[in-house]
Amino acid sequence: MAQPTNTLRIPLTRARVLQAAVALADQTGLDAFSMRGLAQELGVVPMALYKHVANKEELLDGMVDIVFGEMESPGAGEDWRAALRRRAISARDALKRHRWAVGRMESRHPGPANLRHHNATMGCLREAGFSFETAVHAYSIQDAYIYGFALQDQDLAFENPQSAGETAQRRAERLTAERASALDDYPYLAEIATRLPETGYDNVLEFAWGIDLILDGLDQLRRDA
Amino acid sequence: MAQPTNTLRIPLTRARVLQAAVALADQTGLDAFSMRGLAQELGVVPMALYKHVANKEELLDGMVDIVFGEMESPGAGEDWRAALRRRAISARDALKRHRWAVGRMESRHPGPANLRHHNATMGCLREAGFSFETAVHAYSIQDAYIYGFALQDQDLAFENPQSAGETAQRRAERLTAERASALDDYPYLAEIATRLPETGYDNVLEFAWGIDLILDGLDQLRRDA
DNA sequence: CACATAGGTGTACGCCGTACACTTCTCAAG
DNA sequence: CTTGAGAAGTGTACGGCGTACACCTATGTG
Repeated sequence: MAQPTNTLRIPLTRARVLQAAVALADQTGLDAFSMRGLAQELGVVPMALYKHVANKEELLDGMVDIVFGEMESPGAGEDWRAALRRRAISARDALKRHRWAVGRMESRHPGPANLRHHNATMGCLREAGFSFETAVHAYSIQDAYIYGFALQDQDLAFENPQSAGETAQRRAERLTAERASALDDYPYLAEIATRLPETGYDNVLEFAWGIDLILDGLDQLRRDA
Repeated sequence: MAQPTNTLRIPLTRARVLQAAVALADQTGLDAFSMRGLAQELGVVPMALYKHVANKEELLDGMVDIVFGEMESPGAGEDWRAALRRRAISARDALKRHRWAVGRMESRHPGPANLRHHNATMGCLREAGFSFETAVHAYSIQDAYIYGFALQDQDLAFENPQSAGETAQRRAERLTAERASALDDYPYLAEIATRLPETGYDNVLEFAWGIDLILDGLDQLRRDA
């Protein structure tokens, strides 16, 4: 009895736990993600996980570092602007895949991938000729934009053009339902509701537009110095 | 018995619940914030809250709208750039006061203050002469920056210059403790750890630097059009 | 073959959000 | 002043959560 001998039990590993945790959180979202659910997914009793991670917080730290690992870091000798652009876009892609990670990226306990990535990015800026102070500023603005953008499309989450307009319209409708003529009170929101579907909206292009504006600004600064 | 007659029981109100909730969340952070804790703070049994809010999610939506209410909206006729700058800075201030709100600002259920604020901001851009498409982009980049920045100083949270360096140094030390010579592997992080305390670091200036770069970029675009 | 140790288990505790049935308070109509 | 309906507040209970702690079991070394 006990074990059917042919079920070869792959032993749990910290790596295996982290991988499964990322996959599960991707599916269920962070709110529904629980230690118990993860244990079940791994065919194991909840407490078994604690032999491989200290607690849920530390587990999440490890998961976040996996996300950092999926981002492209700037390589040495590459054109700084192209490198930073690629980094930004791959960072957004990773955050899009792992929506739960946004908001935990700046945790108090950075993992190795995190440190590697930060070091490479800062290095790219410094070697491009930015002064230390400016490089810090440049880093700050880029990451703020990346994380903030990810925060935005996490909740809005219209991937295709028309759903953006639908969202705007649904909001307008709810509003109108609550008290009459509300739409007239917010003419510029009304404009968004009506025109956004027409013009089309693409989050990928939106993100690129923003990062390019920022990189333009940084380039200007670098040339002036 | 029962009630000491002189304790005049101010009846619960949705507004009072929301206010107390914001104050409590400010103190304890979002993780420790619970319906039960809030009820206790109000001297009431947990279930009493549900006569005034549908559930915790809806409560949080209401709290977020209070935060939106604390942000300055651009007024009509004001210089667009000054107006947007003031808005951005007051938005960051509000998010600094209410760190739990970051990450919920783009909720699916915007409240009245939210709508008013968005409408006014979009209006400011349109009246400044930005095309509809550009105004949408301009809005997106500003909010992404604001929210992303708030996300960053939420966790890092060094308010005074030297604590920034301390944080960097502590990280470096933990790293070195784990495996020898790790600091040498990350020279650019090492530079941050050593030079940031010297140069001084101020999150308020940092934020202003970024928003100004973005507004410069937008101004350029507007002039070209 | 013995046995230390790492990996997995079972039970239990104190939190959480909230459904549901109840009492109590308030105030307008008779 | 009485009454009775609706609103406000209460009490109990349930299922789920993270995880402490004591226990069992499989594994690889001497």
